[in-house]
Amino acid sequence: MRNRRADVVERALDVLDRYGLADLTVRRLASELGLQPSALYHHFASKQALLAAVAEEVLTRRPRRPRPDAWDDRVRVVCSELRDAVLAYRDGAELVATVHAFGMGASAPGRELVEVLEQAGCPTPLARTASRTLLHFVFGHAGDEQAHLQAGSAGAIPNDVRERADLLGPDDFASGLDLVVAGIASRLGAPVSGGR
Amino acid sequence: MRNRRADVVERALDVLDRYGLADLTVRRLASELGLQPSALYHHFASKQALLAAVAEEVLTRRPRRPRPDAWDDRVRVVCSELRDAVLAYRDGAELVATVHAFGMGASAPGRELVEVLEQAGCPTPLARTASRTLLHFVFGHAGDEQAHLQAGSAGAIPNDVRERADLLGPDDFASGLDLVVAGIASRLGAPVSGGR
DNA sequence: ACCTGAACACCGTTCAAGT
DNA sequence: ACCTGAACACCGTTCAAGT
Repeated sequence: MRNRRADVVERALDVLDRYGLADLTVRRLASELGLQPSALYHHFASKQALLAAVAEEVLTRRPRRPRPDAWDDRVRVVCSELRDAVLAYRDGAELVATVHAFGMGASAPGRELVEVLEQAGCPTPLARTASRTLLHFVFGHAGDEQAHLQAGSAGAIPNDVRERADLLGPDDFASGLDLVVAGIASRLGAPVSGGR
Repeated sequence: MRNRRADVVERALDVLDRYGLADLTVRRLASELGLQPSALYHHFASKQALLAAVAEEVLTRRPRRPRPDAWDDRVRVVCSELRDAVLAYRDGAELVATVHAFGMGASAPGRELVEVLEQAGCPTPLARTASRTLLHFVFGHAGDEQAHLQAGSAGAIPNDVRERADLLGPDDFASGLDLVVAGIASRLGAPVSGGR
């Protein structure tokens, strides 16, 4: 059976969603494709490169929403889209965060945030700092949500994970996001238009 | 050679700092201790449990600084201590963040932050949301710093990692932290005393 | 209490060779 | 261009047995 790069990435997304990042293995992916493990090295230089391509695909598939006029609402939409994108696949947050942290891709949302913030009047250094702070929040929050899901599906749930269960979710995400947005606004001397 | 639990954790910290989290392996740690891999399962139920103990030790060893009076300065001190703690060992941020996300420990800083924020007048749900947002920032920022260090010591540095090099470090940390603290303050209707 | 020895079911990666 | 087959140097974990 002959595969193209895109076919491999497609299958990798399937394996990711069904078995999780820890079990998205070169050997497992190969066997799902009916291939020898070594065959994957025709398409990707390394497992890291494979994961970078998968992370990029996770972001590419996110449904895009219209961009509001107010800078703070734009920030909220970009961050919510990113959250939706990484939550759409099991362990998506950890995958995308790792690829991003190692500078191997997944940089589109960060670039859009910097753009939005500069148009809002942020000097470039502040725009970059604020953009990264927003990304840390989105990846961290989505990662917590997915870690909790995983702990739930595997039997034993540690105490403080269960305690946090009701805190996670879209409302808490919006609430935390508002915190960071309000901080940017205060630094900017600009008013916050939307909120929730 | 006979070892106690604490000896194993001590050695694990040494291996972590010298080889990184990916190479902190049950087999490698055992061989550094002059043991068979299976011997470690006398001290720890699993590698996860070992890592949880190591993460806890990283936090325990952090030098404590005096707590200022103003709530926002207290938040800044707690977060800076946490940053110092995880930066003190190679891949410390990733290790502690992972253990924390899976609810296996490393929860002391989060608990202190909730306490500080409640004393500042935050209702409990806001205190929890703000605390987790602060932790996401600290872990994310410190993780970026260490990822960059690692990329630097390994040969090739991708473009956007190098671009971010000058942005990371204590000043950028303080700047991002101020963003989140200002956001909490605005939500709280409270004034920000310190800043940097 | 602490450890050995052996086994089990896995990893990522390389490389010559095939079609 | 895409893949096989075989090898290399590894993983975490279990378990009976030793001291």
